[in-house]
Amino acid sequence: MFNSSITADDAFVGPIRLQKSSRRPAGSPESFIYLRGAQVYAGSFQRGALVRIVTGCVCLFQTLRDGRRQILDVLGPGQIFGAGQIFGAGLCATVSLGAVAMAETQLEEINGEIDASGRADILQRLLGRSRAHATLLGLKTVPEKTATALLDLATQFPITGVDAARNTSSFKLHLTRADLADWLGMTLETVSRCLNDFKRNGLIEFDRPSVITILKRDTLLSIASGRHTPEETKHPERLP
Amino acid sequence: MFNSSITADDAFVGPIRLQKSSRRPAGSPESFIYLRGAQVYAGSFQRGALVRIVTGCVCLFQTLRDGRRQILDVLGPGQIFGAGQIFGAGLCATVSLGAVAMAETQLEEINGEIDASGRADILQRLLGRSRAHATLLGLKTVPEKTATALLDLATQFPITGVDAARNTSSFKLHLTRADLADWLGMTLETVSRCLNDFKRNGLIEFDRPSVITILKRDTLLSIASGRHTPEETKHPERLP
DNA sequence: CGAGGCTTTGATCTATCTCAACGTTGGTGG
DNA sequence: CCACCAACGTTGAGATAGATCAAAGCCTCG
Repeated sequence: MFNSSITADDAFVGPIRLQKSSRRPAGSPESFIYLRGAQVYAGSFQRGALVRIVTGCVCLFQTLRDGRRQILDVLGPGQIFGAGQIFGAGLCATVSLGAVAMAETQLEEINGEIDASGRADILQRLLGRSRAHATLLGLKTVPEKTATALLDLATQFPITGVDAARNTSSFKLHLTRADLADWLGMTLETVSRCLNDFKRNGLIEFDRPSVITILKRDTLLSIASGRHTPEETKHPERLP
Repeated sequence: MFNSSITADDAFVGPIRLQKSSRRPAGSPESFIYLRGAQVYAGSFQRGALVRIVTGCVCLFQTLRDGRRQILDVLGPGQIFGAGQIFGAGLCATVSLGAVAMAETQLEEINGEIDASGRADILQRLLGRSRAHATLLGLKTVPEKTATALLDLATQFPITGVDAARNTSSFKLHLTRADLADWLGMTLETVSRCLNDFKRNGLIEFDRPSVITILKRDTLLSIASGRHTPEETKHPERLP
């Protein structure tokens, strides 16, 4: 209940780790490079700015007074979010919102090209994701949560040009087990156990912990949506 | 994990329980009266319609295939939400979104008066609430969740004209214990226990279960935001 | 004033957290 | 190029918050 692998403090040490891109192509929209762990400042952007992720990965998160963190969303290339004042309060204003890069990440500000109606569309997408996430947190079990997360991440961070033959797909996991835990409302140990259960049951595969291959997408889908009694969900029984 | 006090099916039985208001004042915007338990149909409104709650209470919820329900938000008078197409999909499209009236509720369609920018503002408010709710579900404890909910509901459903003298406030609780449970990601028994713990510790007061008086707002606030070690949070020890 | 639906309370159970130890890996400097 | 270190990951055993099961009370509305 207190996983702090997002070392937000690092990003506050100074401007060194938070760099405006020096390699921005001339004439393109204002663009920034963030290193892994760097906090995306609301202050870096215009009030109400919208930002598009060009490459990399950003986590939006909220923090309670006592340091507990909830990751609210994990966004990949192409996703747009509000970096300026779109950090709203909610049910109870005792929370603060932030964003961190989970990998080397390129962001570009896109205010000019988006009108109010486009802005509403973006907010609506984020709202849909947020609601699905709330449902996940409120009533899904550990395997259901994990399967849901894997499917979402596989869509957002595919590693292309592999295994087209077998019906599998791989993706880059930019989050640590602790980050996943903070996202899914569980502990890092439970995340690890569940991933390894999936692995032992042949649903996924991984050598290094940050590249995951999905072997049985259909099964994961059915676990994710709550149909499913079977064994993929359980620890295999110990042999006598 | 399977509280089904929202009898959504009722609303589908026929048009009887879902009534367009026959008592709409002439010249005012299109207005509808829903009875308690009636489902708010996307189909009743224009595509992309926005709806304002005039009086009453509406719960937005999502359902998993197997019937588990997550209440995503509880909205009171003055709140605006999307009744038409603003029912988006999210992380994993295996969820469906709906809305029910939790009391006799008057809604009015307000499309004309809201432009794209106003729409963005509304979505942003809902997004803020949704994110705070995700944080609640993901990392708050039972007393923290309950305190947060009480404070939100007290703001939205105040019963005026009482207890101005003592620094207390009362509100109408339109939700059952089971509804609260579905909202806060816990069980109805746990909700009941926590409310009665608060009552025994003098934080709140209630005779009939649906009218609650807040006696110690500050303490609730500090519980809600996660500061707080003290005893209000715990069952009182059994006496020897 | 009776029935059905809420609510409360108690006793038990269990999924998940906690605590702890050990294994892996990738980056750094010798 | 290799050895070491710190951060990350895995695994086990035990503890616990909250769920589940069960049984009364109590409103409230017809």
